[in-house]
Amino acid sequence: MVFIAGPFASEARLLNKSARTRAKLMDAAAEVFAQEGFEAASVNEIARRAEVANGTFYVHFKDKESIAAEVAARIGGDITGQIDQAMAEMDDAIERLSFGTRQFIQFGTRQPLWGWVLIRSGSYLPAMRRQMETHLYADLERCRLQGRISVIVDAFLVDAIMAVVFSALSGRLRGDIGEEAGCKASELILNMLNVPQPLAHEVAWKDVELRELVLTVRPKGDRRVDVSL
Amino acid sequence: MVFIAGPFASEARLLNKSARTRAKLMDAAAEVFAQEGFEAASVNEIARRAEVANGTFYVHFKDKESIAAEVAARIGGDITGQIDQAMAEMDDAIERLSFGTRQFIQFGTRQPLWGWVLIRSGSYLPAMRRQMETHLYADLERCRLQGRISVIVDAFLVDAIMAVVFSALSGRLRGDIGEEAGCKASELILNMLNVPQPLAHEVAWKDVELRELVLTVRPKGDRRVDVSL
DNA sequence: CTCATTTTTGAGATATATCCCAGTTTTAAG
DNA sequence: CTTAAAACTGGGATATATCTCAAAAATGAG
Repeated sequence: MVFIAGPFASEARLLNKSARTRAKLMDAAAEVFAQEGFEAASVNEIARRAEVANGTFYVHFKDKESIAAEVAARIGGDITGQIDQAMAEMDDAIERLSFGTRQFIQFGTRQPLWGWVLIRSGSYLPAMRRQMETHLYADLERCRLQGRISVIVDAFLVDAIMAVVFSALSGRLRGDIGEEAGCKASELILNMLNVPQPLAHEVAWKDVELRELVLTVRPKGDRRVDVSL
Repeated sequence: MVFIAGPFASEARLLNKSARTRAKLMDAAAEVFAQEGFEAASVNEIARRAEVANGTFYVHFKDKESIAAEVAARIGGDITGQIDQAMAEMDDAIERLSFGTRQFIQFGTRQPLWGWVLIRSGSYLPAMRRQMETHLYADLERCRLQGRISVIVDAFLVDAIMAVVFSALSGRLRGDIGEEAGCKASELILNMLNVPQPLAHEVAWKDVELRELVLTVRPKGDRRVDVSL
């Protein structure tokens, strides 16, 4: 059986053994959470997939919650950070909103493992959600300051938008909808904000170049080990 | 400890013992699913709450899935049926949409037990979801036929609207938002459909009389027993 | 009241989970 | 190579779950 390294393990390839095992466990955990959901996942199963003994898990993590929190925090922070960076040059709030939505949905689609983690553990990992909400909130505020939208920006609106985004990603992952999911979701959201229809349509379907986001997570206390190849 | 009868048990009050026990189990199951989620719920816990022995559960249901499916089907069918009935006289598709949304959110709020069941088991009980989607789809089609909306009515749109409705109900149950949740959600949805803003606002916030929906579920093979009071 | 039928009971066989820890293996510094 | 520290192992104590079944209790027709 060939062991195909997941994102965390790939990242940790050159680190010391402890970090590599830790990373393998995090990959395995993400996989199990994605496939079986957070509640049904068991520490045993995570260890089995990581190909380490049962007890090894507890050397690295206190329990299921703690590994989940760590996986989630890394993913959430990394994605939103990267999307934010990809939009560094963008000033138009409406475009930012649309781009962020499409970029996020594309990420979850291209990396279905993470996509499922995002969806299936949404309610169990509030930390990750909050991270994304914060970024969304910032862009909505920007819209308001630029005088582009008239609706009230509050937690209710943020929740509703997130719900639409997740619903689109979910449909995409289930295969119910194709490439256009991002554009459609984006248009619905702009409509929701009362952006004039023609503009909403134009921005949502505009031909933008989405980046191929890659997780750049690194194990805690990243003391990289010297390696001469 | 006073045993407060849940919706199913109340309904089955006058039936034979078997039906009453069955109903108690269904109430308990709904409660546990609502509080702990479907996956974390255990048959033991359900039996404990129903105040019957562990083994009694298996006299009435094959397993957790089967009781869940039954609870879900009854609730879903009953609610959508009742909302549909409450709208029997309404012809305007936009108003139907708004009313249905508000009525649904109010139901889930007034009967938090069912509200949580609806939210927490959404992904595990596709039967219930499909029931609601069908009704929503019908009203959207009506909108289109009446020439009131221009957006494309497809599964994607239905999913997005459902997501907003659930997000609103969830916020309401968590206490993050008050009475206005229904109106706000309704307005956002009409915006999403590109209903002219003034109309969307007017319809969504219109002072309508929402019915106090009550579940009228009945145990299978409802052979009511004669009782002289 | 009697007694066959219906319904419930709860201990127990089996399975799987969590978490611990004494012992073994691996690592890498000297 | 040697050796102490670091990392890993896997069996086991404990807990809890599912589902079964022989026995007990409740029901209600005659």
